Amino acid sequence: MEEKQTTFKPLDPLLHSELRLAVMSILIGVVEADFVYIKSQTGATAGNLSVQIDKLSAAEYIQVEKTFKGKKTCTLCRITDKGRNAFAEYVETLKQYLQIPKV
Amino acid sequence: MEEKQTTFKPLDPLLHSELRLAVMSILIGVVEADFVYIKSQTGATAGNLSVQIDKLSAAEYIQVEKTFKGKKTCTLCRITDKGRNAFAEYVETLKQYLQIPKV
DNA sequence: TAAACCAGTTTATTTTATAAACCAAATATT
DNA sequence: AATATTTGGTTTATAAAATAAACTGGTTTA
Repeated sequence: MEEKQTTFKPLDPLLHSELRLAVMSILIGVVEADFVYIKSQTGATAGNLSVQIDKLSAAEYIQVEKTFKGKKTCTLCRITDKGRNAFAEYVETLKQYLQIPKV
Repeated sequence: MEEKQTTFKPLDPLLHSELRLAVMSILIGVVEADFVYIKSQTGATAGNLSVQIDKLSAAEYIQVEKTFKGKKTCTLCRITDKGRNAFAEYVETLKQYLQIPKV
C-alpha cells in the first residue's frame, strides 16, 4: 500500500486564479458589487472578467443578478455562503504553503 | 489621463502555481532538498516536477546541482536569495487578496 | 543476460487565462 | 433625425500553463 501526498493539501483551482481571487476578495468585504466597479478595482478587461464571473457563478461561489441602473444594464454580484466557506478554506490551505501559522 | 489598477498588485506568475509554490515552500525551510524528496512531499509526478524545477531554476529562484548518491544520480535544489525575496514579496502581495493584515 | 527499477527528461495533450472581436442599447453629435 | 460614439457587457479565438504519458540511460535483481 502506497502513502500519498502527506504535506500539501490541494488548492481549490477555482480560487487559485489571480482575477477570480481578486473578485472574491472584493465581494467578501461588501454586500454586493457591480460589474463596472469590479472591473475598475481589478483592472481586468471586460471579456476576462465576464468569463471569470461566469465560472464563479457556475460554482455557486457568487450569485449574479441582472438589473438596471437607470436605463443602463447593471450586473450585480454577491458572494454566497458556499463561496465564503470556500474562500476561508482556501486561505487556511494556502497558509501552509506560505508558512503562515493557522489562527 | 487614465487611472490604472489601484487595488490589486499583480501576483508573481512564477510563484502563483500550486506545484512551484509547494517546491519553494519546502526549500525555504531547509538548506537543500533533492528531487526524490520534493517529489514525495508534493505528490507530483516526476515529469511535472522536472518541468517546474526547470522554470524556477531558469528564473534563478533556485539553484540545481546534479550529484550522486552512491551510484544513483541525485538532483539537489536550494533556494537563492532572489528566490527568497520573490517568495517574501509574493506572500505580502497575496495578503492583500486574502485580507490578511501586513505584519 | 534479460527483466524490472530508479531518477529523471522530453514531448504531447489538456486545461486555463486572456484579449480581441463582436453586439445591443443608450447617449451624444451634426 | 440620422449617424457616430460610448457603455456594459458576451462570445470566440489565441496564447500560455499545467500535467501526464512516453521515453532514456544507468542499476539492481533474478
